[in-house]
Amino acid sequence: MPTRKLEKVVSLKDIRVACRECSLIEICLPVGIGQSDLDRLDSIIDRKRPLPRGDHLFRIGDPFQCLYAVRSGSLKTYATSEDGQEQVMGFHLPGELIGLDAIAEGDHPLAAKALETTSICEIPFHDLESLGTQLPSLQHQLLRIMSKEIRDDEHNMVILGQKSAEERLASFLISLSNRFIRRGFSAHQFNLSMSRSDIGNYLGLALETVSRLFTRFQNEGLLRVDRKHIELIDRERLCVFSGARCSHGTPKQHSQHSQHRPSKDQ
Amino acid sequence: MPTRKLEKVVSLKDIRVACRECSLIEICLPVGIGQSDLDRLDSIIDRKRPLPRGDHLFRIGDPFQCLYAVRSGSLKTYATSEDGQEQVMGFHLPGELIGLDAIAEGDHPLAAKALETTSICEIPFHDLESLGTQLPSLQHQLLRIMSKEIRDDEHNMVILGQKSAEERLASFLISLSNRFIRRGFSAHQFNLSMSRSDIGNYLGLALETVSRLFTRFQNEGLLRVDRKHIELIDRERLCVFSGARCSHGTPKQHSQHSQHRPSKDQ
DNA sequence: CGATGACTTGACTGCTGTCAACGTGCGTGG
DNA sequence: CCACGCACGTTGACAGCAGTCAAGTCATCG
Repeated sequence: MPTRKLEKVVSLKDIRVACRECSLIEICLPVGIGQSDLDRLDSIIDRKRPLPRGDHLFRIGDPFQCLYAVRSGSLKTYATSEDGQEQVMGFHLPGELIGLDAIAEGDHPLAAKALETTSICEIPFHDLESLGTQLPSLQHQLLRIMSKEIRDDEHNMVILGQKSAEERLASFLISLSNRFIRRGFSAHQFNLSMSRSDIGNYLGLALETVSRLFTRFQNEGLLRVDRKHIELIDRERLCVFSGARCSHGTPKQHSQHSQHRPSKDQ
Repeated sequence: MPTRKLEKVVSLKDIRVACRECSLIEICLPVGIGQSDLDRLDSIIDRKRPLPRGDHLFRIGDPFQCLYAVRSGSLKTYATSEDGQEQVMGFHLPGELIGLDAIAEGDHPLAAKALETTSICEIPFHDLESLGTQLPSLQHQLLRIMSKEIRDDEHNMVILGQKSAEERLASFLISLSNRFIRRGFSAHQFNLSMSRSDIGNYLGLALETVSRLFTRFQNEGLLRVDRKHIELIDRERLCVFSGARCSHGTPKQHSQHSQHRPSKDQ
């Protein structure tokens, strides 16, 4: 995957940005690590040439060697069922770590594919773990990131298990918006790098439903859609529609849809 | 579940089983840890008196101090939405660790409630982390467990996002069965410690649907149900119905239901 | 033995999936 | 430059799975 077609003259030197200079330093691993320790972390990280759209970072069953941090661009991770059906498990933006689910068994349970031209930091896990034994704060940070991943997954379970199609898409858009905010992008305007089909698959909806909902949201003045470009016009109301946590993770609002709300007991 | 009505005179002394003597040692943290190291781990673990059914181990928002290992009995973890709606996130059997999702933020995002009389090992996280810096294999084991948790959550996302009601319940039963096997219990016969409502909530189904499916499965000769007692008669066929991974986590079988299978692309 | 809660069963409804046709944008090749 | 193909997206018609509502049964317990 790393090597594919050199394209242009992207000299490796240009890509070699140290952790300390990376704008994602607040999001990625290094939080709370001192300067000299940061350099040690930096030294084990490998930065490959950008991955063109559609290329795999790794495939299902690939042996686990590294964790990957997204530096720019985006990827989707997905599993495939026996019959070749694809199940999108997540979309990954700059600053996010991929491959945490592979530590346990030694191979990747999911595949990761670039949704656009994407550059990656490769972190050899063995080295990271060794370094972790020497740097408790790094170790702690790693545990925190994994814990956060678990928490996020739990949040996704709620969305998939209990929410209506409308709430799912609204939640998805708000969540994306929040993630963009964190990266210094506009909260109200962004481009989707994934297809309607990917979104639907991820949210457990048919792609037609996603398309219809985009149209409905637009008609209701919640947002404007033009192909991949999304403009959130009434973010507040979209939060209401999402029936849940709005800004960065605080709960909000209730919901009263008919279906998909089985719980009511105990 | 192993114990159903333990009650009697469970003196605290009886419960004080060292890690090394615990029958769950293969499942819980200590895998791959040497004898003397095991004693050190043992020394930081606190074993409380059993939790009666319905009691909380912790509640949402409780400050995070400890991880908890189930020693006997079972619990459910759940979140509550603003309007008091409960969302069951998981059921936890002996040997499983609870609270991993609390490391990141310092408080518990979920509540944990005993489904029956349940005993617990309390592991102060701070101590565990310190010990981890001294015992790389312990540290590694902790990472593996968290990674597995992430992997399991991903599996749940597939079930919730893509599967029909029938497949969900079948998956749930097979998964339970597998977990019982791992603990040395019968794969074909067990007692559910949770209510139909809990199951439905967990699977994103109405409790009526769960009830109907139990009936249908029974009519089709897949299993026998009597209140909480389940006997899997045709485990193989139930696997087929689950449309996925059957034994311990290996993929299997296909599915061809009509609804709930939006993905089909790319 | 009645109260309570858990579970079952039936009737009905509707959200959302499936199927299908049609637009739209983009790249390729003539 | 245009025709063409192709992938992606939109929209409509229809149907079915599973939710809601409601009534009834069963078990446990005081």
